[in-house]
Amino acid sequence: MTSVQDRTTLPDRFDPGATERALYAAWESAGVLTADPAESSRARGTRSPFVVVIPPPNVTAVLHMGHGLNDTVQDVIVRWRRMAGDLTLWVPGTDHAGIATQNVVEKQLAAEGKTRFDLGRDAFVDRTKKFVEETGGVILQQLRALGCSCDWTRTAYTFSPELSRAVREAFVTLFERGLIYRGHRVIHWCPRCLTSLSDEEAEFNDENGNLYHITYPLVDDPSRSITIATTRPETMLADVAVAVHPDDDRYKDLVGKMVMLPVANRPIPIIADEYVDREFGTGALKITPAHDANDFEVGLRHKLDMPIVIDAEGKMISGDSLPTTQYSIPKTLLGLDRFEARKQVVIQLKGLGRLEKTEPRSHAVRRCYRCNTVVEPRLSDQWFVRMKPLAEPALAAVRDGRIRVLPERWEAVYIQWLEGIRDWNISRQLWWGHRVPVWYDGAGKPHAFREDPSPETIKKLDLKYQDEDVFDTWFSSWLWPLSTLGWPDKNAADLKAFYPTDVLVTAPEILFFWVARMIFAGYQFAGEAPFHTVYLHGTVRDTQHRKMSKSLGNGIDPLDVIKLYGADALRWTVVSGLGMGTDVILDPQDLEKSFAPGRNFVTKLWNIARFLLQNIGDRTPPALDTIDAKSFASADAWILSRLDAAIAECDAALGGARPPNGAWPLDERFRGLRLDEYAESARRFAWNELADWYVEAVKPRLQSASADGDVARAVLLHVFDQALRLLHPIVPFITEALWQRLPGRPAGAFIATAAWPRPRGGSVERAREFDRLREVVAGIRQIRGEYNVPPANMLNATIVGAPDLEPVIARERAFVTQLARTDITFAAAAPAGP
RNA sequence: GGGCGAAUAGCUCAGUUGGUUAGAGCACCUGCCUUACACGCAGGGGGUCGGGGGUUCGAGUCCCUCUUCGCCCACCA
Repeated sequence: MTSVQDRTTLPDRFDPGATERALYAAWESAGVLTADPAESSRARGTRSPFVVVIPPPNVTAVLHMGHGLNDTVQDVIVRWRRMAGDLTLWVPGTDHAGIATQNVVEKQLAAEGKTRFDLGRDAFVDRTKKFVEETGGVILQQLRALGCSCDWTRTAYTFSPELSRAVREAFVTLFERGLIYRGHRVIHWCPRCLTSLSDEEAEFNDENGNLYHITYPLVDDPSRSITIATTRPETMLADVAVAVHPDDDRYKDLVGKMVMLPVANRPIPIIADEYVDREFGTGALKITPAHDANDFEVGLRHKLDMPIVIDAEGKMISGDSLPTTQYSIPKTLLGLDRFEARKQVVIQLKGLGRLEKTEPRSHAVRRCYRCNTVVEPRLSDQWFVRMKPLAEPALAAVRDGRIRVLPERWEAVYIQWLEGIRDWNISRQLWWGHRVPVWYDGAGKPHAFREDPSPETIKKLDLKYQDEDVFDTWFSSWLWPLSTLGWPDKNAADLKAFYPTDVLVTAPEILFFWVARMIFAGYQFAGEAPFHTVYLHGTVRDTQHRKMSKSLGNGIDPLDVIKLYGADALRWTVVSGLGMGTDVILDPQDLEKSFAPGRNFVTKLWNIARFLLQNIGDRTPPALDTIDAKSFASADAWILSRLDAAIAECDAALGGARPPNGAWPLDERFRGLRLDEYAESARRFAWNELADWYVEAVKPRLQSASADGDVARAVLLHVFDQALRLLHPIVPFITEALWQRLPGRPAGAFIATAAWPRPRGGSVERAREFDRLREVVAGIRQIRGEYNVPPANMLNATIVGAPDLEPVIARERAFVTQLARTDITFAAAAPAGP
């Protein structure tokens, strides 16, 4: 009787659920996933470091297919480099995700009928911290199920004491360098999150609205009026002027005159400003400095009042914080939501006969990227980073190839954005996040501190209070490659050994949010780019090409897939379908369709191994290198040459791991990391060449205990071992499970750290011979297929006119018989026949 | 409004610098439970390479134009 443990037998099927977890634990406990900084060639060691930092998922996130894609890609690259001999490190971690996490906790509070203000700042932060400690980081556990070979000893968190120190250091350094300033201006404000947002966080959407044409009568002569056009009539209550273009002949005589603002009933001047577009609407523009970023600029130029009529929650207000009481708004509008106020203002304008026309119009509306609320332009004081000086080296680095962005077209997008970059609003009116380390003195002057000021300092500088705001989440994640490696401690072992990192893998959506800013930070704080390659992959979509999302209910849970098909199947599907920059299309309604190919391939590998173990079992054949090439059969030479070709193809598809001499030469710049091509080359070798031809061809020889049988066993073992290695980065579990059962493996060895295959060279002549045999076999099979000739070994095929094949087939008749399922004889060649 | 990209087999995509009968996976059709594998094996059908025009001995590949999608950016209210 045989048991499962028997070396010569395997169960019928690979059971991922029963093996994946144990394999992962074995890697982890054997230290396969960790990297010792002392071994780095940048420290005392000799090994080239290869480092990837994970795009930190939100600490409250659970794994979705987007992560499945992103992290599989990283793991493939990391495992490839680990096998290639690099000192490989993949740093995992999570992001405290200020606004997103705060929203989650606020929702919980809302369910209890409370707001964060009921708790107060400290209690709210405590509660959030507790929530994160209790439920956060689930995703890190899930990444293990995916097979991600992260170094968990280095798990980082953007809100940890260490990383918080980095955030503070970065802010104070920029403050000292004059790259940070406090600005009073109109910013994007989310009335639901009650915080400001950066330009990137306020996303554009084209939406249908109305363009209202409103007539403002002249104070001098109410029979005359000027017509303005606006999509937001409710803001007219804060109008302080009407602007026309200085060269607009239609309005030249009106400049300087006063018009009476309807509804509000107060006079405002007509001014001239170059900003106005004569072609748009009526060529006359209402100016509302506190509620429109452009009007704010006009207001500054003309020294206009900047009354506010919409409060933080988007409700109409009056009086307070306004320069004079003249800006009070009608009682009927007080306290109304801005959209309701719009309706009411329109009704009132109609009643006054001041609404000339309403024109349906699609226009860009900005919405909060976290809660989708329409963003309100709001006049306020915020902290800004001057971006132009930071962007310059980042722009140069991409232009001269020190950093490449894949796929190529994103490089142009990157350059375009950097060329027109605007200052970054980094302060948020939230509670969950790094508090701005600024204290204001009695004169209102800000002082920035690396450490909280001592009582003596407070006294000396007459500090009154700390800034209430926290930083934009991205103000901590932009430091990620630095902070996770120990910066600002310039002597940190990891920083010396592993910075700069190598490849950054992420989605194009956060190219500006995160990737570009990390490059800024790299140059600003370390004088060096944080990585040399940015790999931007596509998006996971359903069959209708819609993004997978919770709200659409078209998502696929990666854990379901892992349970049903195994992690390898998931990884295979994702990688093999991943053209450079193309989206991955999956069918949430039909997991079988999407993931069966991966599972089937895994099963194929399993079955090759079953065959191999049955035929080799415990008898370890001689090492391939000890075999004289002369004793190879043509099939041996052929599969060895195909292996060399497959290795070369995989290497070519993967490309160079790092830029030679610090910058990517043009001919290499956009090559490499073609993971789908790599996957296909490795698959073709294992399945279409090794399994379909070699395994079949070698069957008769394995029956014998002769020397030739040993040659066959040695070659079979070698090429399967190499195939497993080529495939390991993509399907780590099955390859590790099988590789460990191969005869002759030393105890404690892992394919995860086994050497990446290299071409060995060999006789091409003998390989060609086998190609001739394959042609013959293919010919016979074709005829059999077309004429439906039943399979039978007694069938006799006669080959005419190929005398050069005769000796080959005579020698390797067993192959041909096996492969073609027929016997072969030769007829005399017809003389000079076509 | 500015910039970029894509349209190739029913579906998802490859097709490097223009060069012999345009490829892969899935799907489909026909045989086959051949002692590793039916999650498999063998064979097969299927494309006017979005439309039109041009350059060339030769174009899926270069140029122009039209159509349709997609992406990024943007202060026309």
